[in-house]
Parts: sequence; C-alpha cells; structure tokens
Amino acid sequence: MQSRNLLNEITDSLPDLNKSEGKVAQVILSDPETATQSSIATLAKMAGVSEPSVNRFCKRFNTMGFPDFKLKLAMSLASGIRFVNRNVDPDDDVTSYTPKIIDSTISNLALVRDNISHMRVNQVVDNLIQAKRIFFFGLGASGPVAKDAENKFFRFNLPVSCHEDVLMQRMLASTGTTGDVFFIISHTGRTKEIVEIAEIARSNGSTVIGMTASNSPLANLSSVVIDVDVPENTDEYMPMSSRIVHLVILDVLATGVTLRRGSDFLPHLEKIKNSLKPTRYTHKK
Amino acid sequence: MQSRNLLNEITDSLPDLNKSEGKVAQVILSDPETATQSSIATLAKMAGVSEPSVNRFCKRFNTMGFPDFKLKLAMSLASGIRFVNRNVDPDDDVTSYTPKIIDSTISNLALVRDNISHMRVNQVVDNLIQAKRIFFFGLGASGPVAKDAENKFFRFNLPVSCHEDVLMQRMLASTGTTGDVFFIISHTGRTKEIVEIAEIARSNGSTVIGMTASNSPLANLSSVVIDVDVPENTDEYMPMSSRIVHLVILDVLATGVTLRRGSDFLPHLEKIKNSLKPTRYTHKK
DNA sequence: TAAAGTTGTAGTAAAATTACGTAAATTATA
DNA sequence: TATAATTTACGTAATTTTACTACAACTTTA
Repeated sequence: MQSRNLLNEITDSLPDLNKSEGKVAQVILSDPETATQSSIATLAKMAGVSEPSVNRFCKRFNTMGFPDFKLKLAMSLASGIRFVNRNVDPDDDVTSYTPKIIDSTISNLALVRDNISHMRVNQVVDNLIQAKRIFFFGLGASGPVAKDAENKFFRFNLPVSCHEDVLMQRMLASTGTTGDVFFIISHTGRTKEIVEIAEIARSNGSTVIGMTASNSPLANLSSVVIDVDVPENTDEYMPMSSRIVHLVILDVLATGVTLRRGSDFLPHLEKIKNSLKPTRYTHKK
Repeated sequence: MQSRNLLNEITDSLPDLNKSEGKVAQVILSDPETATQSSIATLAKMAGVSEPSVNRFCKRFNTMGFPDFKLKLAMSLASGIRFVNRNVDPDDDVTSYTPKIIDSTISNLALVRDNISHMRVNQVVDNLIQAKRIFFFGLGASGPVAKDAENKFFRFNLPVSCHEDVLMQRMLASTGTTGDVFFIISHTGRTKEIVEIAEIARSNGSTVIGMTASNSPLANLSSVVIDVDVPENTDEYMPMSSRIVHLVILDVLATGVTLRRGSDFLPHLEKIKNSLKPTRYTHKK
C-alpha cells in the first residue's frame, strides 16, 4: 500500500524522529524541490549531518535508499500538493490563470484521494443499496451537484429524487421513515435551513448521509459522513472547488453501487445508454 | 515552462531517434514504471545497448543525465497521464476503485490544462463580457453543468439564465438577437435537438458558444468553440468525466471575466458572499 | 573512399551504501 | 545521587555500485 503522500508522511513523523533525522526532515520540507535534485552529500551538508544519517532517514519511509527516496519525493510533488499556493494574480493573463485554476482543482482532488475514508464510502454504498427511497438535497452551489447525483443514480432503478427547494426538502424530511436515505450535500455544513432539515429527517428514523465539512453541525448529526475538507480560498479570484470534489465523490459512490450490484446489472445500464442513440447525429465515416 | 509530459515527448520524437536510442525508448515506453527503478546498467541491458547510449538518450530530452531523466520521468508518471488506462475491475474493492476514479478525473483535467486553446478562452471571455444576455443550455448530464454556470455567472450583474428544457431553449433561441450569447454545453455535440437550437440561434444573429467535442456538428456551427475531447470510456464502470472538465472550464471562464472586470468589481462579489452569512451557524470558538 | 554520424569499450569520477567504532543518552543499580 | 551498564544515535572510512567521459571502432552516406 503506497497510500499517502510522502511529504505528509514526513510531516506526520516529525515528532518521532531523532535529532539528526529531524534536521534532514527540516531541510527537505523547507525545499523539497531542491532536495530531489541534490546528491546525498550536498543534502547531508545542508542538514549538517553525515551521509549515512540521510540514508537512514530515507529508509525510515520504506524506501530502498536515497535515490528511491528522491524518486518517491518527486512523485509526491508532481501529484498535486505543489500547486496549493499558486494564487491567481490580478494581472495574470489567460496563460497564467488557466493552469493555476486547473492545478488547484487537481490538487484538491489529490488531497481527497489520499485522505478519503474508504470505510465511510463503503458504509454509504451499503446505505444507498438498501435504501427504499433516496433524496439528494443541496442549496446554492450544491444544488447542481444534487441534480447531477439524481442524474447518475436514477439509473439504478431506485426511487431517487433531487430537491433544491427548502420547503420541499422540509416536507419530504418530515414524511421520511426508516429505510429512506437523505443525502445532503453542503460545502460548509452550517447552513441553518439544511441543518434543521437533517435534524427533522433523523428524528423520523431516516438515514442522513452528509457530504460536508468535518465537525460541522451537519456532519455531527448525520448517520454517516463523508468528510470533505477542501482548503479555504485565501484567494479572491480562485473559484471554490468543493463542488467538483463532491461530484467526483458521487462518481465514486455510484461506481461502488454498480459494482455491488454485480455484472448482471450491466445490461440494464447498457439499455439506458442505448435509449439515447436515436437523439444523436451519427459519426461521419 | 516545463510544458509537456516527458512520456509524450518520447513518443513524439520516436521517428527522429537512431537505432539504439529507439531501443531505449521502446523499453522505457513499454514499462516506464520499471524504468524509473532501474539503474543505467540494467536499462542498457534490457534495451540491448551500451550504457553511454542510454545516457545520450537521456540528454536528448534536456535532462542533466540519467538520474535527472529518471526523476522527470517519475514526475510525469505521477502527474496524470499514467492513469488513463487503469480501468475499474469488476472485483475491485473501495481501496482500488476510489483512487482509480479520482486519478482518471485528474488525468483528464491535466489533459485539458495542457491542450486548451488560450486564444479561444480569451474570445469567449470577450463575448461574455459584451453580452446583452447570456443563456446556458445543456441537456441530460450537461443540465446540472449549465445550472452551475448560471450560479456562477449571475454574480456578474448580467442577465444570465439557464435552461434544460428543449422547448424553452428553442423558443429563446428563436427570439435571440445580436448581442445575445447562447452558451451550449454538450458532451457529444451530436444531440439533434441541441444542434438545431444552435442553428436557430445563429440564424438570428446571436453568438453561439459551444463547449463540446471538436469537429462535432455543434462545434462546426458555433461562433466560438471550446474543444473538450475527453477520451472515450472503454470501461463499463468508469464514470463519464466530461462534466467535471466542463465545470472547471467554466470556473476558468468566470475567473477570466472577473479579472477583466478589474478590482473595482471585487466589492460587488464580496457583497454577494456576505449576503449568505446570516443563513449560517457561526464557527464555534 | 572520405566524411559524418553512430555505437561500444574501457577508464574515471562520483555517488551511495555498508561495516564498524565512538559518543551520547538512557536505564539500572549501588 | 552517582556511576556502571546497556542501548541508541551518529559519524568515519572503506567498499560497492552507479554514472559519466574520452576515445576508438564501426556504419552509413555521399
């Protein structure tokens, strides 16, 4: 299990390291980019320790040695985290802000990939499969996310619906019973209306699945939570990307449901796909 | 600019290589993962060439030498393209399919980042800023995308609306005039209804912006096209990720508009943000 | 058959790792 | 509390592995 990001691993194990290994960690964390380009000798000198100390440090993180360590480090740099702090600048032009925005989204997705709780995903899939009815609720920017979810999940032959209207949501929550699943999507998890609605749903014995910020009011009263903690935007111009993260997680959940259904279910999906064919112009030869 | 992916560069330069360099390229392309973990000696043996040949090969691609080459190779592996072919397997469990799906999405975003036409983005931003009215149209899975776009763009004090109903779309298109912008989102660009609607809009002098597959019927009759060619899903279980790509591109466009508006416009956006505050529970201390 | 380009051999330099010994820190014991 | 014993941490030096350079032999092309 190669699992998590090497840089994170180093940060996490910082307290467990002894003196000279700590120095090495500091130097690497302060400028990982340079670290990947240095030899063991220069890195040792930078940290003020001996070469074998660097080597020992590397082996702590299940790597074969220094070269392998550098490789893994380079890979974790490339796979996302690097871009976190590249803000959009007021006088950026297209060629600058375009990659910045896309990279920032990628970085958030990479973060989720490395930190999402597989157990929770499994629990949610369980709940969705056993559900009598499924309701996707979202307000504001989460409205379209809920709509997209409905679009995906209706293919499973389940009574799925999606609502963006608080009154409708409130009414449905209050008529929910055991076996109903309310899947509530919220970036902050602090919108009063939606928290109240979740409360109502739970008090009737329905299952509430919250996809939201961890430790938020909504998270705390959900039956199962998928924590989504997308870093706060420090940048005025950088768009909020929790929507994207939510959508991708819903993709994951939908896949989970499909797989659980087994291969007998594939013809059904195929049928839905084919139903759209007559609405399209065919590809030219 | 470090620009494009090293693996792509190797593939592209394949015809220009001489015999032994070609052999090296073959070995690396067939299994880049292993290549990053091999020494120059083992790689030379695998390719059936001498060590200096491998070294010369590396220097062709503006790297300092073999170790540097391996590093860059590892980085391009990590940064996306690698995952294109990692299909979801019917007996994958959560720990397998979750990263596969997220990585596949990331890979598609990376592709867009490297290939999107900045000129087109600029043109679209121009059109959006000058528009009298903006309509976002989408059907099926693109419906929520259009909805999300409306959500983003209404903040710009422009008469924006979003429609998922073909009849509504048709009526609006036929009443459009010069200065109106119809922003049409479609994965395939071949849905008959939407293509007809685009035709109607154009015939009335409106601007049609198509975000869709290149060379599709919709693309061909749009005033400006943002080409989005997300690779076809060969995999039954892998969700369609063009939606995500579309959303992120809309983020880019919205940012483009904001920046063009200049910093005078920021207080307006701030005001909208603040209007939501009273609907939320405050953070506990 | 001369010139340019390509490839490999052998030697050299550099980098990384191992083995081992000393120093520091921790624990146990008087 | 001091000191001996034991463990752990760290560095030196030697060894091994790895990468690079210079040059010579071989191919190809004109």
